[in-house]
Amino acid sequence: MPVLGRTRKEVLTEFRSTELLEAARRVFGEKGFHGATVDDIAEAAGVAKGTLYLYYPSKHAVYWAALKHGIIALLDELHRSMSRESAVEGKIRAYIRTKMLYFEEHRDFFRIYFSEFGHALSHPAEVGKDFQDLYLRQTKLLSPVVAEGVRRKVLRDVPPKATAEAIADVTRGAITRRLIGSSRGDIQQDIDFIFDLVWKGMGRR
Amino acid sequence: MPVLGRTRKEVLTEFRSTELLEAARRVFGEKGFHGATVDDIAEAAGVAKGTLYLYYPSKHAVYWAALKHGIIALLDELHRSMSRESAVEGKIRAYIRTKMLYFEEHRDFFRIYFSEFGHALSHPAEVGKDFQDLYLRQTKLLSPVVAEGVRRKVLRDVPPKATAEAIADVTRGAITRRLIGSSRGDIQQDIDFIFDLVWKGMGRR
Amino acid sequence: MPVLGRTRKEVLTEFRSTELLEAARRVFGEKGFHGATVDDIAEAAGVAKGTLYLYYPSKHAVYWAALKHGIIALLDELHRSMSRESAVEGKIRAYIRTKMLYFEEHRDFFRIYFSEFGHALSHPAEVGKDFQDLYLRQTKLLSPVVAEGVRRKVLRDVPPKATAEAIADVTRGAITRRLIGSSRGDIQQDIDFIFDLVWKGMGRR
Amino acid sequence: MPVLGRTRKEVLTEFRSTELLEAARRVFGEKGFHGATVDDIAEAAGVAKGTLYLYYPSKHAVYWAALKHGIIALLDELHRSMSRESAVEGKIRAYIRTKMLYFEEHRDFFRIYFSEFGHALSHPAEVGKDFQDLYLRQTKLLSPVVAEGVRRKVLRDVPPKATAEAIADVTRGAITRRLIGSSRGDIQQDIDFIFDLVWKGMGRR
DNA sequence: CATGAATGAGCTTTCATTCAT
DNA sequence: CATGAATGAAAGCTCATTCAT
Repeated sequence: MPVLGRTRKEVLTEFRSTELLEAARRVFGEKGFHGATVDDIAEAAGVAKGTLYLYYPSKHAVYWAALKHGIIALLDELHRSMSRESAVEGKIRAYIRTKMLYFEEHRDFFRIYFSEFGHALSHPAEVGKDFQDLYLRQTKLLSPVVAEGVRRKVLRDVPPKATAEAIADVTRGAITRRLIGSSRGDIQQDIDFIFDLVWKGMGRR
Repeated sequence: MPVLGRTRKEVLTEFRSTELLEAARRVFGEKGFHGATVDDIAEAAGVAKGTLYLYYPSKHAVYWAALKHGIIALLDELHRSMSRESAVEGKIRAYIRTKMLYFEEHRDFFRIYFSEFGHALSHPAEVGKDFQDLYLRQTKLLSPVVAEGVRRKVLRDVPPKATAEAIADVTRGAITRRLIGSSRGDIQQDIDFIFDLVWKGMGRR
Repeated sequence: MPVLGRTRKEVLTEFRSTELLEAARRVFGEKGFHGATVDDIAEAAGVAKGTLYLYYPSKHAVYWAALKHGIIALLDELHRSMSRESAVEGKIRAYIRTKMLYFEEHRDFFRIYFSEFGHALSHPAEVGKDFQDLYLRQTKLLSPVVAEGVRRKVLRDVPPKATAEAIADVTRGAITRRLIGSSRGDIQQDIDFIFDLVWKGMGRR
Repeated sequence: MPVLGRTRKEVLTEFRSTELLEAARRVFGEKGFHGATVDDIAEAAGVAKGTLYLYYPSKHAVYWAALKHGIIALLDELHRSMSRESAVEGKIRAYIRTKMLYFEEHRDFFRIYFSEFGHALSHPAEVGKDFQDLYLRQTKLLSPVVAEGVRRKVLRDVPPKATAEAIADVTRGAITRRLIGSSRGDIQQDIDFIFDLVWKGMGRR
């Protein structure tokens, strides 16, 4: 009997899926793709191994789903926090801040996210569209902001896409260093520094 | 009979070692650590599996050796090219250019190099000193240059270490994009853009 | 649905365990620990290799389980047959007879049992407690009988432990010779001879 | 140029052989047949692995040679010490004593010797004649003595062969216990006890 | 004779996936 | 839908043996 446009079954199914995905994220984040076994994930999710295969066709599929799930959540948060700002400067700051905070809270997910670049490097074909699309959507949140800044003469005439990518790179680098443990300072300082560097450059004047 | 201070045996041994390392770099770069089998590497090197174990005690050891070998070669090139420049600006440009060109030529190695960050994220303890030391040596090539720039008032008062790391991040990001195939422009343009962005910043004036 | 206090699953599990142990005894007995492969055992048990590892964590564990299982069965039989006798003489005869018959019926097990002494000689520490305990329990079945005989003046004043060990030694030797094939006479004769020798000695009067 | 009936080469060859055999005995005794590698033996003998194969066609052959060498040495000592005694009692005592002392001094060899029984049990065909012959020669040293004792009415009418074997069994058992470490008393006591038990029996009168 | 680098068959163990219950 | 016992391909590593030097 459909309730609110969804059958009871669909609700249950989605519940299970989410449960599994969260377990997967936790386990993959902790042990990496190869270090994690399907048993680990099933156990972490509190289901039997066979059950997992009712929802996903393979270990890889679970991995992808967890990755996608996390990226989409990140994109949502980015979108939300950037929308709250009206100025270019505010939006860029919001991007950097939100990304850093998101990964600071979901360290295990960052490991998956980051590893996937490695994977993508080795198997560009396989990963192909799916991951690249998701990855590009991040840049697409930022580059229009840069473009707008250029148009409004708030920024000098920088290429929007490359600039957006660079901002993403520095942010990701800072997060990596924090998670690896080689940097432990105040997070706000990191955010300020990144923004400051990209905004003003290192050169004098 | 020793010739030029080296016995025939030593020459052979070194030849094998190099052969193995090159094969390892090729195979690991293509398939990743877990995707590559010891057989793959041995075959790529043109030796039997057992032979590989005469030179390295484990698959991991081969991996590390290939990684180390590549990083050290990169460090050497960075050191050489930066030394040829006297000005701060020239040294920073040299860093970016050399790194991009090195990885452009050793794409398979970049994949290993990059993946290791993923590994380091999942197993910070294991990787520990060895990789971090090597990684830090890169930053240590750049941060003194930044510090010098600050001292000489060529640069504004930026924190040298964080700035050096940021430059490395943007450079690595650009390389990644090139290798993944999402960016294919002229390499010189990438170099110029990166330098320009960090040097002048994106903000007007 | 539990029947007679056992679920279907438990029955199956026990069946598998027994099946595996019997196969292991057969194969180890035939080929020795090193000569037997895990594949051999799995095949003999009619299961896949992986299945074996669901029940035992390693090849060694299977070996130990088979060894233990056999020794305990022997101890049980020894205990039972000796209990049926009341006189010291009867108990000692029962010990010799039961042991010889047991190994005559479980030749493959004797090979495992015997080999383990060899193992124990090379690796006293490893084998250590587990095997020694089990081995000692045999002596402990016999030495109190000897002690009782001494107390009751049925026997002369011999040291019980050493005497019990000696009886075990001669019995084991006779079994070995039968299994190696260098002795094939009537088993009852062997039993009688052994008992006669230790009981009366070889000396005249 | 033959010297004393032997060429220089033969002397050298024998020297090597002995050296190898002693190393083999040491290593096999310590690690067992499977635990010892050909490398271990070669290293212990101070030669290269290939050299070992110039003298023996296989690892097994080395093992057999070491075993044979040790048994023959033991047989020699048994023969010598028993010859020095004229009485039946003395000869039997000499047998027990010599065997125990020999193995006490060549513990590593005893491990090989003992293990071989295990091997013989598993592969009666393979071991076949060679080992059985050598083993039988021990019994053949003792059984004529028993037979003589019976003839001279020093002993009661016991079957010489079986009796000789039993004496060997008890002796071997005592040695095993000493080497395994479960018995550490005075060696002379062990010898006396064994002789006493077999000679007088355990029964009263 | 002596060497030891090279070989590759063979071993134990793991784990993603299936399927009868 | 859910389970988890069973599977067997695949992997890393060892080591007896060979053979060019």
